[in-house]
Amino acid sequence: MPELPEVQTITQQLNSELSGLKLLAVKCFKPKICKPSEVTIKRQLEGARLRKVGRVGKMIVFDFGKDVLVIHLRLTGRLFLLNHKAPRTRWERARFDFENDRSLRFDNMRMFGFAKLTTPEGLQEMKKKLGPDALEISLSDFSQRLKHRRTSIKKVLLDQKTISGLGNIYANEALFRANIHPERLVESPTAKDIRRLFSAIREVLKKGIAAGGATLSDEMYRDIYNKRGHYEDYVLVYNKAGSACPNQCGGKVQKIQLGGRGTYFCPKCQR
DNA sequence: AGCTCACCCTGGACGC
DNA sequence: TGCGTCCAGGGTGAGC
Repeated sequence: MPELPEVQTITQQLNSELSGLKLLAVKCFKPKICKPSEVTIKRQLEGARLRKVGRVGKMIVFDFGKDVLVIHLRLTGRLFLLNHKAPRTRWERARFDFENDRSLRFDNMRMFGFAKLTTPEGLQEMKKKLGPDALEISLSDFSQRLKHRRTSIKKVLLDQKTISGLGNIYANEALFRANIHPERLVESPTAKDIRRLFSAIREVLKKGIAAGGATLSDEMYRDIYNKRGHYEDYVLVYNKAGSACPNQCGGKVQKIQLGGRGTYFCPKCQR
């Protein structure tokens, strides 16, 4: 599932391939995922020039000046850069044809993701609902935001209103590296724990970006050139229930459900 | 404030 | 081979 590093990778690629180009045609095959509607998106964006592509949390933001297109990939969304004549991708739900024979395809198997037309003001409203970016937040702001919460540390990390960009894989990995049990209440970690967690989050996200994201199965994340990421080679606990703890403590990676999310940790190392 | 649950949706895995 | 059931999960919203 695309999280900050995957979205960051895609965003950079899109920006270098498409910024400055005119959007010629939009086609939406599944009305539901195009908001507010295909007609509105066509009316506003066809003929408009893309200024740049950026990232806000896990959202990809296409800046067209007075109009803004926001794409959220959610679980199974992918963006592929092809040419105009290329056939539809397996789960293609929408396409955006640009100048220079560039065709952006929105592939979205489970259709949780969406493409939403908004304005710069609308984007500001969406930003307000998100906490600071996980890579930009300062240590003091991070600890401050944990203080007044009264739930488990992992739920807080996944809550985009607290900090934005972290998803299930990187949250599990960061907690493991910081030796913090995912069910621990946020008020319990010491300042030292928080500092360790803060560093672990930065470490896994930066490593994730350097590795071009994580592709844990064939159907999952790809970049816009359909290339896999490599961060899965560095994953220590996510999706590894039953295997030996990578710290060689003698314990085994355990899986529990926390807030409906698969949660992986070593009960011996993480307290 | 925070918990649980249903919902959105599809396809892969598994049981019979 | 084929059908039914279960499961995965980011985010939102309802109800407690």
